[in-house]
Amino acid sequence: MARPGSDHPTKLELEILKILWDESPLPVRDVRAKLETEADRALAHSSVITTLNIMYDKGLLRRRKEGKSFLFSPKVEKDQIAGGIMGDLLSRLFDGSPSAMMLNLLETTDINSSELAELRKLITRKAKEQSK
Amino acid sequence: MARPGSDHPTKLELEILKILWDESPLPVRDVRAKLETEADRALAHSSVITTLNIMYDKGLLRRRKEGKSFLFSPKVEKDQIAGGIMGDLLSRLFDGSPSAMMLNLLETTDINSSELAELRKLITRKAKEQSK
DNA sequence: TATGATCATCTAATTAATTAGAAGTACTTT
DNA sequence: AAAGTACTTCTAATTAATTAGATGATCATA
Repeated sequence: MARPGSDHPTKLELEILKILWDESPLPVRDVRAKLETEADRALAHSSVITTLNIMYDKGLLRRRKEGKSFLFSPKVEKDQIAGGIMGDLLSRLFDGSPSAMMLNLLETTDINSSELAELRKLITRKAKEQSK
Repeated sequence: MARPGSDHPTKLELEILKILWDESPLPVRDVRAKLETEADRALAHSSVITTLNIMYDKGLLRRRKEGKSFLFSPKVEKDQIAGGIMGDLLSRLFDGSPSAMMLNLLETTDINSSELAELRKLITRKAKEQSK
């Protein structure tokens, strides 16, 4: 036996998803260009195609032929992917305790007072939703 | 070029770190046993040693010879590792916005009202610390 | 029509991560 | 002393992830 495939998008896949969540559909060359400018990752054209097709096979992307080239779009929602990764981390790193996770976030990152206020609002709203 | 090594502990490494954060130092056979019972991962003895030594080489673990066997302990703090992973995710997935991350956490996970109260307390405390 | 530009597919190389067998050393027990 | 036990180190195999070259098809244009 050896390593099992990841349940979640890999680093490069996530980079590509971010690009496509931001704007899609896009042809390969545009994905390639954005990988270079936005993710500082200069790949060969064929490398990008290969990865995009792997992602298509995995069901992460949608593909549509437009003229002679393909256009790619995400097939998965950002929130869904993020939730999956967060949930995984939550269980694997924080024993499933959201507040432990949150505490780590507060301790580790620089966070200004307006962000804090924002967070408090989120929690208040959530608490109200629950009490219904 | 090919894939660069991960900046963070890998899945198996994290599993092992969790075991050692919980109790250490431990000899290889105990780590092996706990991997099986706690992480549902039945590995050969030599596989565990190999991984432990790789982690030692990476500076993740401490090693001490006790009689004829090695005892392993974490060399890194859980909060530090968790923070690194969280920070990475924060930038790669939520554009560096803690509240976006938090929102996802709230939306995605089941979280009861006492956890919510806990969270609010954390934020209030943090806000106070900052205003100093 | 020949040339070049643009895409895709096929194939394969590299590295990290994971897994484990084989062999060697040392200590214990019969 | 022989055999077994408990370790380690060495070596290597497998798979996912990443990267890219070579080849071939298609279409526009000189």
